[in-house]
Amino acid sequence: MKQTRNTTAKTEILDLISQSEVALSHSEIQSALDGLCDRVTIYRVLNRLVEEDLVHKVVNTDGGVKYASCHSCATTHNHNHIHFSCQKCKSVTCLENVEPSFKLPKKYKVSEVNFTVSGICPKCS
Amino acid sequence: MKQTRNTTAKTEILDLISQSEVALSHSEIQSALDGLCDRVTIYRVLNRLVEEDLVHKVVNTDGGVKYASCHSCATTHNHNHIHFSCQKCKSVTCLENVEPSFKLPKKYKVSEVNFTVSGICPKCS
DNA sequence: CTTATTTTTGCAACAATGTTGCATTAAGTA
DNA sequence: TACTTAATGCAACATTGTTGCAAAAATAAG
Repeated sequence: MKQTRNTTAKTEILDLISQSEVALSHSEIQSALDGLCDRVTIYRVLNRLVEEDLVHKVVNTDGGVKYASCHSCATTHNHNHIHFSCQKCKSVTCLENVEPSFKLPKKYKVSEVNFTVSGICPKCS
Repeated sequence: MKQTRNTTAKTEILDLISQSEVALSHSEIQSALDGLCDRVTIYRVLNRLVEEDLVHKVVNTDGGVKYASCHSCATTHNHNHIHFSCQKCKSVTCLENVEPSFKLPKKYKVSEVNFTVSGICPKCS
């Protein structure tokens, strides 16, 4: 099994995501890092962080991909909460306390879930 | 207000999507049309169809975008049902009868919803 | 501290997906 | 039939993500 190393890029990117209130996209991270590392490295670090369950990947209703770190990332690894995507300020937020409920026909085997709700967030309304 | 026209491309694309059991991606539609029209036209037609509420756009957990027409497209324009994305056969299906329930804090105004569940579909299990 | 090993990085190149401007074509209407 | 305007095709561009490979950096061992 491959082991992972703690590099500057990884630390910086994880810090950025952890300290952000909202989910961050690759390009947002890139401009925040301001040339610290290559574009490709950011992709690779993000993939590693997701694999190691340190952050989770959020796909919003537009198809845009963002990355977020939430409380459950540090504990239960349960990322099946709702994400809210604000149409005004474009922010994506984890609503950790909102657990959606649904019932699928028995024959479906669920392994992953992505629940995104779009609208206007409290700050913008 | 701009009005819309019924062109060959639009008719063909809508037919394709309507007659398909599963949601279709831009590239799937493109190869099905087999050169009937330009790549760009497909993008533009798909956007129009979504605006006119004739089909709906589904974003799966990978960030891939697909288009589907379901019963509710023809009636209530309620696209807030669950979509199931099979990790094996890569198909995306509307589960029209499954209505998820959730409660957001009052301050959030909801206008759109995208619920996608990944796993293994009945055919593949 | 130095060396050895293996992961990460940077760079370049590529692939997929989506957008825009503009001249031409075609749909709907009078 | 002719007119008006939406829709198309083409070319070019933008964004997002991936891959191969040599060079650099991080851990482990001596």
